[in-house]
Amino acid sequence: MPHPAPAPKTTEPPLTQAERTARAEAGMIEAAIELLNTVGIQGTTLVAIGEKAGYSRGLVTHHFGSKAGLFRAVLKRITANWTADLQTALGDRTGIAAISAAIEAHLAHVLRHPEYIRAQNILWGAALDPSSEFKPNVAEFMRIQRESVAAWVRGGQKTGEILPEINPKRIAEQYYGGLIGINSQWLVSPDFDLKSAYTDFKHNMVRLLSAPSEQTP
Amino acid sequence: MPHPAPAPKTTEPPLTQAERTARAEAGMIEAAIELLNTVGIQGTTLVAIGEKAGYSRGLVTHHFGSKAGLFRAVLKRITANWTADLQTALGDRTGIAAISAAIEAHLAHVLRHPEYIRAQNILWGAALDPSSEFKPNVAEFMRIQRESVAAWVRGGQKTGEILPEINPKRIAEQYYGGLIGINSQWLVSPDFDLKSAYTDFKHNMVRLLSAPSEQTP
DNA sequence: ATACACTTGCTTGTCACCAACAAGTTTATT
DNA sequence: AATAAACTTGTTGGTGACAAGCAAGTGTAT
Repeated sequence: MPHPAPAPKTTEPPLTQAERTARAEAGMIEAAIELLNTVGIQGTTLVAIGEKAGYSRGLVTHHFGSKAGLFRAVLKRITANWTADLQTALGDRTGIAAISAAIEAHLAHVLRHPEYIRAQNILWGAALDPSSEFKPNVAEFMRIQRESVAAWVRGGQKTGEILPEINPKRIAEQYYGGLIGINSQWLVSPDFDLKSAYTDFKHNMVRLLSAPSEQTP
Repeated sequence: MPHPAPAPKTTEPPLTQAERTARAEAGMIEAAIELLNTVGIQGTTLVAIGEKAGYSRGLVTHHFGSKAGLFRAVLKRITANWTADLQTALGDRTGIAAISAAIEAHLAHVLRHPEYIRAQNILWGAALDPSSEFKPNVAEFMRIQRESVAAWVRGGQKTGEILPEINPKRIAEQYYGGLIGINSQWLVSPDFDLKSAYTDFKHNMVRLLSAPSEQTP
């Protein structure tokens, strides 16, 4: 460059180190999610991430240690996003009302951020791999989600709307499994009727919790 | 070779071409399943498959066109195995009895061939990838499975044990999603109580189908 | 029956691409 | 100005796909 651009006034003041880091990491996470949705886990290369985020291919390794480290961060971000949405939708409800609201909120979340859900499931699929480096993160996330559901069930049992012989842990497994299964089917079959499946799931869940148990222990 | 081995009597007679092909393909599929369970999709390289099956690294491409082609064949084999098991367990049952028996059979199948289920789910996870070459196969497999379930429901409606206002297609989605979700949780959490989850799922499914619907259309 | 032509199974050489590491350059902080 | 941090670039070992070649099986005409 012959003559250095004379203090470009349109540009912002220099960023602090922390701001640079935050911006870079957020940019790379965003780029990774976009790439996972368009070219898949194979196409999500370090070069591609760097290009899309506006950096070099080496920055992912520098900030996240490895590609798996970046994916861990992606899952963390997606989880945080969903947790916030859920909290907003839930208020202080518990029992059947909480479960019902949570299912509705999840459908809304999926329709609002399908790219998040797709990325999340692609990474969950990769986590099944025996050599996966973030399987523990996925297991832990699921455990926490189930714990929330179990707490709602216990809340409903406290008020009496849910029978005491129902096992909260078991319900949580069925609840969470149902959501995973519905989304899995939707993700591979473009014509899957997601809304109907969610609605049905909600009705069934409510019925199982509110109808008298037929078990005779 | 100086003098050609004089009709080695201990060795089997020379294989026909078709036998060689069948043996090689079966060997590579078996090797792939084993590798998927031990070193994951990353570690399942063409070199590793060749070594474990007793061939060279080039044979996979020759027989299956690509690595994805081999994985397609793996899914096909796993599916055939499960279909046979299901048929045996099912007999000519239909309606609620069929669904109940199918869930039990699936649990037995999972416990009997966990390596098949793990491989299947690993590949399903990979199929979520937008660039996946066997996503259509997975979608088709799921569609067929759902169709079976829907047929059982219609069978139950014919005999009157299942109410006519129940939508067989919706039930099939819930049924199949439930199984997928339970297995997904089990695969990432070693301490997941698979048997209890299946038992609960079966009870819930039976209850949803046999209890009078509360919907007022 | 047997020798020759043909087909098919299988291996090895090669290439482009990728993740990880290390060393170097640029930008903020003190 | 000196140091530390963000960021880039060179390099290396490993991977999937393709192509060319070798070896084993199969068909047929005499």
